[in-house]
Amino acid sequence: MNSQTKENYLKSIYFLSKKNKEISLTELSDLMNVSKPTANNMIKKLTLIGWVSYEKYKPILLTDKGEKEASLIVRKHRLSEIFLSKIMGFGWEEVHDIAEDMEHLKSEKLFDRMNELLGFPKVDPHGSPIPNKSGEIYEESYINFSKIEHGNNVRLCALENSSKELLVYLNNKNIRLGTELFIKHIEPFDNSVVVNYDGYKSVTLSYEVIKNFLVEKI
Amino acid sequence: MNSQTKENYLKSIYFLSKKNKEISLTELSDLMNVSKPTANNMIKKLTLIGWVSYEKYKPILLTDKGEKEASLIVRKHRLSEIFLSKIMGFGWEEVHDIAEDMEHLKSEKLFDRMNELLGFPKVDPHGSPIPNKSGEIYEESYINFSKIEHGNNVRLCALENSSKELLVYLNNKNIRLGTELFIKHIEPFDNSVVVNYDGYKSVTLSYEVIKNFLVEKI
DNA sequence: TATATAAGTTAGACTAATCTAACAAATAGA
DNA sequence: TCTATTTGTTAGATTAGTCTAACTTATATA
Ligand SMILES: [Mn+2]
Ligand SMILES: [Mn+2]
Ligand SMILES: [Mn+2]
Ligand SMILES: [Mn+2]
Repeated sequence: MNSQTKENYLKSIYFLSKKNKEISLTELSDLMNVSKPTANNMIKKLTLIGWVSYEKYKPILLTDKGEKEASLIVRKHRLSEIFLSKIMGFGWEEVHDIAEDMEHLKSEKLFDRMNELLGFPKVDPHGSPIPNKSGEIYEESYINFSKIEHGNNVRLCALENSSKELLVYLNNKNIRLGTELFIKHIEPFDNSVVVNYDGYKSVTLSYEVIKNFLVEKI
Repeated sequence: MNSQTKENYLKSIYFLSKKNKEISLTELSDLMNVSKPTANNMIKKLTLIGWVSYEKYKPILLTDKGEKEASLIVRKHRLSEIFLSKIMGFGWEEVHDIAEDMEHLKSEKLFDRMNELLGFPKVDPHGSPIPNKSGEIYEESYINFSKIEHGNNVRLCALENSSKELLVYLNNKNIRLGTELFIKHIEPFDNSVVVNYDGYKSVTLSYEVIKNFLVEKI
């Protein structure tokens, strides 16, 4: 069996390679909070497993096998999150840390059962898609909120890079997935937006916040 | 943080010391399936943590601190089992292996939430008591079925040493916790018993089976 | 193009968890 | 009480995962 440590490296490589096919050792060591020799050493091991391909001084590449394996870990992570949220009543800001641990649980049946109990959910509590058992993932093509012009009505569907701080902020503002926002005004100076939603009128949201909103027009 | 490995040693020591205050290295290495030097080496580390006290060639003793820590792991194990059974629909024969993994999850909140959702259960799916958050455990004083005389009516309340094989056997016989058994006859030759229960008449159960039954008279 | 800086590698060390081989202490039984 | 057997210890090795220090290769820029 592969260790939690290796699974965590694989997941980091997976997310890095979503942004950029080619990954540097430095990026990896930074993300994993380890020294470069440690990352280097680990990459050699992951190459032996067949999860990445690597040659000295060249960039790290995730193999198909590695990608599939990583998706299955992400599947377990996101199923855990939605389970914690829907069945166990945790807030969307609480689930990530717990899921970080649960994703390494080795019982297939446990996650199948979660999936069933949840009615085969498509997304986690932050709107990210849950890969299927084959490791395939279907991304909805949402629009980044910062690309939308004023006068439009949109529905918040997902967040990218959903940090606990952002989630707590949104809780305080009573904004959640599904919330419909009307864009009254966009301030050109700092790209902040003024929106109406639910009972709230003329709420200002900074660019720092809304750049993380993935929405659909309604 | 203490590793899963150390937690598993601690749990083994805890169960061994339930039977016998003093534990030998050989017992421990046997139960853990490791060599004696490995167990010896680990015991030195657990002594440093303060979970056991040990002097060369003397028996291993669990400290109060070790006992408490162990109880809290058992608490997480048993809460997981009853959660898997009651909330997730797993059979009592399926839950142990999954819980063996879940007991090492580090989120306190997760287990508190399980506890709440389950309505503060007293026992796991095999009738074993769940220690409280302080590590205290209240054992019911059930009677071993083999001590009961014929002509009596009893209720199955718990199992000791509930192996998967036994649980599957009981599933096939439709015997579960709460099942009321009437003892028609005890065969002196092999200590097997003939019982009536639910729709079943004159079912023979071997001593191998019934020696694991903890019951109360009704 | 030369060289300063960034990126990556090697070497050597450490802790955790494990093993086998060899030895020592304790104990049981003759 | 003596000795054979069981129990426990030491020594030395291995693999996983990590580090720092020193070095090499690649790259960027003057
Ligand atoms: Mn997450
Ligand atoms: Mn993880
Ligand atoms: Mn169990
Ligand atoms: Mn365990």
